[in-house]
Amino acid sequence: MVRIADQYRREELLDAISAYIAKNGVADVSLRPLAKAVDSSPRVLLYYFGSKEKLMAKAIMRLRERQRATFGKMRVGRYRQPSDACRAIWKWMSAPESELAFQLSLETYALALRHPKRFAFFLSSAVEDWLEFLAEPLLRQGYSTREARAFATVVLAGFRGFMLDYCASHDRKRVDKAVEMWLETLNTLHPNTEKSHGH
Amino acid sequence: MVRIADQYRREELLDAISAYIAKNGVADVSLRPLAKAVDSSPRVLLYYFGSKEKLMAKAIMRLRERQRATFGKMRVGRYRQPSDACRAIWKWMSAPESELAFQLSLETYALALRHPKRFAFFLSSAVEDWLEFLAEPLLRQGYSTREARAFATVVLAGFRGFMLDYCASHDRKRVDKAVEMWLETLNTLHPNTEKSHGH
DNA sequence: GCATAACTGAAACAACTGTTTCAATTATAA
DNA sequence: TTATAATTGAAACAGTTGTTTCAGTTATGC
Repeated sequence: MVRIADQYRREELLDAISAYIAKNGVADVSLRPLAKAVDSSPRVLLYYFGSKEKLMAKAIMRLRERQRATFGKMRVGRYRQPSDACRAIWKWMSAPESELAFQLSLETYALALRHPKRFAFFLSSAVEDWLEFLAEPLLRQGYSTREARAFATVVLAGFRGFMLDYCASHDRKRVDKAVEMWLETLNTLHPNTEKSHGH
Repeated sequence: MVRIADQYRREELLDAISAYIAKNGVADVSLRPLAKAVDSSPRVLLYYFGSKEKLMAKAIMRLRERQRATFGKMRVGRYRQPSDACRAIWKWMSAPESELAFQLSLETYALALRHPKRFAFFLSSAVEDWLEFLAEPLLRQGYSTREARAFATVVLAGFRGFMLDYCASHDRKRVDKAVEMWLETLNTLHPNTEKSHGH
């Protein structure tokens, strides 16, 4: 027997917990302050989620889904040039509202690398989700899976690297200029016509 | 009055602490296990370093210096093409021995972004150190500071992004292929001849 | 209405946190 | 050697941690 209203409560709690984590980070979460913030009690949180570890996993997964849904709406396929799509993505990524989200994913990333077993669910999708998203328009254009994924890898690495720089330095001018330089090179990058496999 | 032998001990401790942190990360360090690992006591650590926070700051700085000394030896200026220098750096960065160092810097990076005040000393050098290192050979070749730094920004972002990918996925084939594609574009990137500042 | 199961508040648990107190030990300068 | 200051061990302090126990409340199926 499971009370219907209580299942709602569980989802409600998960949302509140995710919001709390998005604001406060994943590293220093402890049950009592968290419970107070989401208007509950440690006892109830453990009742619903079993343990703090499971609770964190669920909250992180929810945040990941949210973020995926957000950037899934971008429809990058409509751009002519790869660089135009990437420029749009970069504009969205580097907006002030997104900075906290990147911080959070970075924190989770670091945590996951340190505890690969516990965060296997995160690590596996940390790259793959974005790769699929970025490679999909290329696949439509007829690129092979291998080539599209390699291209997407370059793009993803660039985004993340530039975000690391920008979040630490907040040097808009330098980073934006660098991104612009980088975007131009993306157009010269034609995965399907590349002939190098040596050096 | 300061005992001479004890100052040696302090440096010795700092080395041992740094090694411990390099192995165990910065997030979950606590005094008692740390003290035991470095063959000391919480009392002595606090006596020498004042507080745990100051101790961590000192240890992180020491690790940063070590890493800087390591990659300072690379002499990237000797390569003809930027891509050749970057290929050498990538080979060194992505070696198994370096993976833990990257993990550590990522963890510190995340921590520093969450506590910018406390880790200001880290954030300021997190980008700048690498930028100087990467831009220096370009400055020798006559590039302007602005252009050299923008170019170095692109390169640094790439390295870090690819490392993020590789550490999570361990997909050597895909990442190495992507790096190779990316390296080729670097040669087409001539900061001093670029004419784009519009579209 | 009643039995039964789902839920929850208060308190306790044992372990751990950074830091301090205080007394003892050690090395140095005289 | 002795006075003085630097260093250290043991224990306590006050706080936090995740989790459990137990009793009490609440809603549900009959």
